[in-house]
Amino acid sequence: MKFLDIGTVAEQSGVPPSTLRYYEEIGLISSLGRHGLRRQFGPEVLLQLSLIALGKSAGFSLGEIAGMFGSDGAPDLPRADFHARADALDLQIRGLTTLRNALRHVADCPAPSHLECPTFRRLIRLAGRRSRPAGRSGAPTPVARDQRTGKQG
Amino acid sequence: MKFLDIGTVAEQSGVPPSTLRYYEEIGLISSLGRHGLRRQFGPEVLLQLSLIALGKSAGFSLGEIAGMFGSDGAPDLPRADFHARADALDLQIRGLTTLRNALRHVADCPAPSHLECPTFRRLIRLAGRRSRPAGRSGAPTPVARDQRTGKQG
DNA sequence: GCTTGACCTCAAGTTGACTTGAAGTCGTAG
DNA sequence: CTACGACTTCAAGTCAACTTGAGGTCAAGC
Repeated sequence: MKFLDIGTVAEQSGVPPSTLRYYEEIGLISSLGRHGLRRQFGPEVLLQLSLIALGKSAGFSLGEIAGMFGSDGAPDLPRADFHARADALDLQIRGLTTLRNALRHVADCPAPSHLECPTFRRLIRLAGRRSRPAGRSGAPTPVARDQRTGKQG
Repeated sequence: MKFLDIGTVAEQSGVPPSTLRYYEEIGLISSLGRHGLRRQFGPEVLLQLSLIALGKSAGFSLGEIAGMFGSDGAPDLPRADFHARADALDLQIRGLTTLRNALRHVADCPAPSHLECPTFRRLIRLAGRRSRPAGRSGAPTPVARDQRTGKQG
């Protein structure tokens, strides 16, 4: 029996069962059956969950992720869209790299306010040009919160 | 008069006035005075807004951004924290790079479902290991939505 | 000097992504 | 064969980050 119980999936992926149910509800993943009441998933779900985590950290909404990597694994989108998203991602990566550099800079720079530091200003100003990927609502990487704090009703 | 009217800031930054008011309310930026009723901002606010956009695209919450680059520009955090965040950002950047590669791959790969493609699987599997930076609730980069769609009540 | 447009305040509404709670159902250990 | 724990459903709640709406104010243009 190569099916994974929802509890197993939760444990192995770090994604709580409530979230797995929610993902199934919105069509992001799908279960293959039940054992009693319990959902059983195929092993590929773990890969999908990695993908979802990655997509979320890139700022994609669950809807966008579903469009790109629907529960059946077949893309809904024209190929050109993938290239466009990859390009957007490239910009975002550049922005994050700048931010990382800026962060390292402020960690070491003695200026009292980094807004006054010319080096810092230059860093940010250069990055200002275009870097919004996609997505909507809250904080980008909601992921880790209870995953690691063990909170899970 | 080198002060910028809220409307000017909105126009130059792409951030709607309602959002600017909100940011001021939560202490992320601050206005220097009023002209009549209208908030006037110093020119540095544009830099701060770039920084905020960058931080959001990295998945930081507004609260975290405020902690790192408070409205006065002076950091609340110990320097070590900045290094830690920079390190987390490095991981996130690696994840996004993987995702970008995966996206480019699926754009060109003939396999009907990318979950079946060994190249794709390898890409994602390698990335699965650790890449959650910080933050909490919703979607990672809520940024771009109305910024560019011109929706602004 | 009145109109107008863009701002103002404040409260309430929205959206996405989940979580929580109540009440119920199974499969397994004892 | 009864308990128990981990799941089940469904509705409602939460949280961040904004947006919207109602009702008001001001400075500039005609």
